[in-house]
Amino acid sequence: MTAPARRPGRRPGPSSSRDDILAAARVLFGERGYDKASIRAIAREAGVDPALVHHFFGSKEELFASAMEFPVDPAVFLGQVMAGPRSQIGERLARTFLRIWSDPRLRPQFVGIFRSAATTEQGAALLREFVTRAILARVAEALGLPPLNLAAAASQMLGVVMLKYIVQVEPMASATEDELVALLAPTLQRYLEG
Amino acid sequence: MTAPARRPGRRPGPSSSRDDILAAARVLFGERGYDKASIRAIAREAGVDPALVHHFFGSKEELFASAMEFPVDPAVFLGQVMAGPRSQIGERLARTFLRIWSDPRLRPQFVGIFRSAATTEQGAALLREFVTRAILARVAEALGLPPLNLAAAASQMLGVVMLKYIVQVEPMASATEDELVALLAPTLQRYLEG
DNA sequence: CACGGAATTCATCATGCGTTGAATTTAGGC
DNA sequence: GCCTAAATTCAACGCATGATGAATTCCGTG
Repeated sequence: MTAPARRPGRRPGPSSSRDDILAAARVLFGERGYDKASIRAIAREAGVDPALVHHFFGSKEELFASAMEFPVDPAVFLGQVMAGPRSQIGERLARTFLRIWSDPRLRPQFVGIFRSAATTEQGAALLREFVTRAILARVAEALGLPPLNLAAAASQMLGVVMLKYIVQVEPMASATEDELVALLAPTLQRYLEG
Repeated sequence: MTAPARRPGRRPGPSSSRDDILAAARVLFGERGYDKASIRAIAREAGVDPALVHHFFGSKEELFASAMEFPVDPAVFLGQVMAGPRSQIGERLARTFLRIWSDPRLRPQFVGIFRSAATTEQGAALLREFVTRAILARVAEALGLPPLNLAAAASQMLGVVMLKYIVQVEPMASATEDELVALLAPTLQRYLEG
């Protein structure tokens, strides 16, 4: 009972292989980062031949791009943060951001993006473009704030997830959402007031 | 005039190869991260045969450990932060931290530690141990603060260097030390007052 | 000046990687 | 029921990597 030893050729019934590969890629890119997550390992995790990955996605870079597409619509995110009194925007930002990261279905993808941003220039460019274009530009305009203040708010949130989910330093790693919101909201509020 | 084509055997005169290798390793680990910084590239940068790296350091992991030893004495760092009125500790923390990161001789090493912490579990463990043991424990005791507050302060600083030196998002990337201190000091001060 | 040890290079190994092209099997439209 | 297109596997290539062991040259001590 070792390997099922499948024969080549199309498998009967409807195929979920493409989605299986994407799911496996999200998990492994998140756990190991771009380089150490090999196509072979992703294929193994998805129960599939490595060549099938290339058949569907062409190259590892394209696989990464497909798997790591931002799992959250920035417009929705910003909508939730903006909806409410300006005097509590810090709290809403902290809560919305932390809640998204705590979703176990989304986290591997975020961790993957984070890791690759810290690792490869191409990953850094991905995050840079996103932060700059989808967040900083829009919000700075909407709130009429110096961009540096927004960057400071972004840095505070990035630092928290780094400590909590990547490096996993206690007591940050096991802090509850409410504890963190209480701590971070005033900081973010100050940055977002100018 | 392509390759000097050195013959094997010891080279005349005093040898700086060991230090050359360490310096090259710091630069390349910092620029490319642990995995993409190959021993061969490090050896090339140091003007040396790859086997010499193994001769001196045994394995890539040991090279990394030797090259990435914390370039700053935590006691000295903490001394500078603590020396002065408690009401300005946030400003001193921000300034000391940013100044260390801005030193071009130290930065590759810090970037390397940061990158590897985000990439490999072994790197994360390195940073986790350091942050926990050398910083959080001592300072929490000295200041009588909840550890979570210190972690929050650490997260703010980590986030700033991530945005400024790793992802390099504008306007954070080209912000001056003074601008950042003015922005961050009140945040840190609040975390460190309990 | 002889000799042991340190420094240095060379050639080589096994491994894992991304990728490619051909072969095989099924699904779906005519 | 064909026949094209899609799905799937197999086998292999070329490359880069970390590591090893032997060979060569120099330094320092006696």
